[in-house]
Amino acid sequence: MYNADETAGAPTAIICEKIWLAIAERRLRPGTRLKEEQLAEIFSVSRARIRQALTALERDGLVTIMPNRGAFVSEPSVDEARDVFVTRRAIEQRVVERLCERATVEDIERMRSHIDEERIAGRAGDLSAIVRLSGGFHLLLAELSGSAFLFGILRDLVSRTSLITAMYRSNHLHNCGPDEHMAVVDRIAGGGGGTAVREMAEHLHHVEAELDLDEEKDQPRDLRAALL
Amino acid sequence: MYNADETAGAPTAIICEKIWLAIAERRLRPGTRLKEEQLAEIFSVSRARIRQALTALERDGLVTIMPNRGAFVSEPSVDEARDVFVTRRAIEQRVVERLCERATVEDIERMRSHIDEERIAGRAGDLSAIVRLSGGFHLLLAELSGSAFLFGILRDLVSRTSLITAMYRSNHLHNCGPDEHMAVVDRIAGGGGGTAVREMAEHLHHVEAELDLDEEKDQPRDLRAALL
DNA sequence: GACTACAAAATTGTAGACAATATTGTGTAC
DNA sequence: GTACACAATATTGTCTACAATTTTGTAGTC
Repeated sequence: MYNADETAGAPTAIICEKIWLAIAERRLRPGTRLKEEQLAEIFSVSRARIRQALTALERDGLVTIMPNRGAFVSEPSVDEARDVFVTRRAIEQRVVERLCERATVEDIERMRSHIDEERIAGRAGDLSAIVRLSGGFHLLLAELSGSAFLFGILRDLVSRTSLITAMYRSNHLHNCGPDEHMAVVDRIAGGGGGTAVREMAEHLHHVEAELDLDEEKDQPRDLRAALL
Repeated sequence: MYNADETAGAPTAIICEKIWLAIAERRLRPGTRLKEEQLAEIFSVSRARIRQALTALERDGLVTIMPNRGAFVSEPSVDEARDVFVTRRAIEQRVVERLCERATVEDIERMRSHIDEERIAGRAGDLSAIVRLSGGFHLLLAELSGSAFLFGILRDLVSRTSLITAMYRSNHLHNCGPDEHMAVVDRIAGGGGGTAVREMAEHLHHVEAELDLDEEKDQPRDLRAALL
């Protein structure tokens, strides 16, 4: 509903979804080359459709297309990763502020039931669902905030976060735990605007802190900088 | 540099730019149908390239593509217009905050010289330049803020603002005046974080207030709602 | 023996042709 | 005279073939 294109029949969206999931689940590592013909054969579609999917993924920041060179799974730098979190904090602060003003009891109920799903997926060890739902929680909040643009922006940022998490995560894959989500919802339900905003900021800091962003893991894109 | 794709040779970006400018300058009114073959003939390019441009413009919110129906210049509703300003205030608040912390004297100088260009274009009555530069000021600030994502988001929002301004502006086309821009820059140069943020918020409120967003000008998309 | 220039292979970019779909106009039946 | 069904037209969506570009391998020369 809020993590994919609404038109389920759109074949290009399905391909994007599958590639996105493969990246988020680390089956497709950053830097992997994505040959068009190869993908066309895998998905049994024409190359033109693959091109559509790749350009869509490029605008989401998941793949990088170099003219006449081909498409690769993006390799966000440490700086870019931090930038994503900076921006997320700015956006989600406003989302939570708006939710504190306008969230109905039904909205709160939707948040809680979403977290229930997260817990179920977590217990079942369904990695695919965990990845989808943990990002989906933040998107649900944005959706309920009533601002289509905040939602759209966060959609982009969450996609990029999936890639960043896949690239820089340390050993524990404590993927955006349900407990902290529940804490945020409780504060929103309580109505205390300031505390809810702070809870969310803290949560995002935790997610960022769990990544290996401190180390100089930043792999240079061009060999020149790496070897000279 | 910051309002178009960096690759000047990219033909599809040029087409997007021209269509965008035509919309921002009101030569292309909201709701206008954009037939692919027609555009292909006008720009002397293949229809495939026009399709690329249209999909790019769709993701910028400037055109709306209805499946099997064609592309139209978007007609943002009053709600969507207000939403754009809500989001801009959120983004630009953070941009100004960051600028107050990190802006160098050279950055300030670039802002001031940009405003000079705005004034020159204003005196010359160069509508095309006025439109480009007034949005460009905000994008310059975002660029200097050092966050590529805040910049990218604002790029989208500024495009949409151009369309909204073209659609809902009242008589006076006081297009985001240079004087208010200079006031913001002065506050940033002064270092007072809070006042600069407030100045920018006020400026954006002024721009929004000059539009005819209060009236129920919201033209319904489907005839059913209009006639029943 | 190493470096440069050239050629071949592979891959992306582009364009044109064909198929599917929606809209509009026309005819016929009631 | 009106309403419904059908056909014609126009426009979008998709696929396949061709051209341009880059990369890699090879041969020739210093």
